[in-house]
Amino acid sequence: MVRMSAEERRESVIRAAMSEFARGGYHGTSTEAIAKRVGVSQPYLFRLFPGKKAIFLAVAERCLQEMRRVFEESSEGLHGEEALRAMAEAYARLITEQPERLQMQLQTYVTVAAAEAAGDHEFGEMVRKGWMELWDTVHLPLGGDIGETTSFMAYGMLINTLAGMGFPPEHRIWEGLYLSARVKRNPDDAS
Amino acid sequence: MVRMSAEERRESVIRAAMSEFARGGYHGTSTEAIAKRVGVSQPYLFRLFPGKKAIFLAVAERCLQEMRRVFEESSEGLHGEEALRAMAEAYARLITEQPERLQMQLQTYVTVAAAEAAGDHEFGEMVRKGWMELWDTVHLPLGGDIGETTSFMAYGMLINTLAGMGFPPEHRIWEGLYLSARVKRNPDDAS
DNA sequence: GTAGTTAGTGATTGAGTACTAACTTACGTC
DNA sequence: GACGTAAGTTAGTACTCAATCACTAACTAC
Repeated sequence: MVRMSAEERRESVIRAAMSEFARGGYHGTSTEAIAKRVGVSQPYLFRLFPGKKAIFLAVAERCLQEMRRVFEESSEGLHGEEALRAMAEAYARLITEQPERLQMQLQTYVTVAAAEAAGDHEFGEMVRKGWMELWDTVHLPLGGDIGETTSFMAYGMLINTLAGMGFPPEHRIWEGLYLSARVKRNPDDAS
Repeated sequence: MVRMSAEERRESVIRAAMSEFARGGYHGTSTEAIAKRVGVSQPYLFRLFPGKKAIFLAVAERCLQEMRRVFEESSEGLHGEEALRAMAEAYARLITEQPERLQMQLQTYVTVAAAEAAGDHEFGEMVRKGWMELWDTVHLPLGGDIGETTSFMAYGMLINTLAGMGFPPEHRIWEGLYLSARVKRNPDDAS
């Protein structure tokens, strides 16, 4: 048994919960599964967090923050075309290296609606705020071009979905995205 | 008590389950909730379907089929720019009129990954096949332009996500999409 | 009208789940 | 080295949920 400070434990709970929630979503993940992955007893989670919902919220928030940080760091000092390419590459790397982060993103979006319908707007506000920050983080290095930013986010969402559905990288469905990347890098190729 | 043929009942179960699964996802929806909405006893669902999973599968399949039909019918006889506009409008109408269909789509994508991870590839194959059909259905009237089709799907996914997160229609996040629609309709405006 | 079939229900079961309460073990500190 | 505190556990509760079983009510064909 390795003892940790409550803060450190909370941290590892968030990481473990991210993996679990990414796979099973909110309702498909038991607190026991999270506890097992952390290596701690299940009731102890309720000392670290007030409830299951709070864990999910913490994970969702963390996920958005880190996604933002990826875009921020990858585009640092770059502008326009170069920033776009750098962010796209960073995103692609993130997806291939940590696919669960991608799944967690989808889970977050899906869970928001249920929460809103159930009258819980706290979760929705947090996610929308996080998304706006993400949007602005991308918006700035792209020179404030709204169309470009929207398009970047749109392709990102398509990638999320296709990857989530389990299309293998060599599937023809990806062709249009590779194509668009090429076009983006060399606009003269566009017809 | 209104008696129906098993086939008719299955049909109303699918419709009811679509609403329920759209809100709660697979694990967040109880068979009792579905049965209540249908107006039938919970155990009877298991006469009509072999299990809960089968109901979800039927709903997901139906959802993809109907989405495909919307694109097919709206673009009938049209090509290129006109077809794109018609499909976009049909999609927008669908979303505002039946938001649950949109949510169900997201739920489907999210659930696939869990099924795949659990070793159940039947669901994944069905969804990927359905998506490919959807893709081809859009691809054809767009003149076989891969980039255009991919872009269309990407914006669709972004719309799904933003709507799912509960951004109100007047929120500035939508601006880029309205903009892109304008550009698409009148390419000369694009810089 | 009665025999066979199909639609549908009530009661139940067994597994799982979020969360609580009471207890125990390790750590720092004076 | 005792004492207070913070980390962590074991046992248990109240509840939900998918699925089964045995049964009843309605339609249909003869």
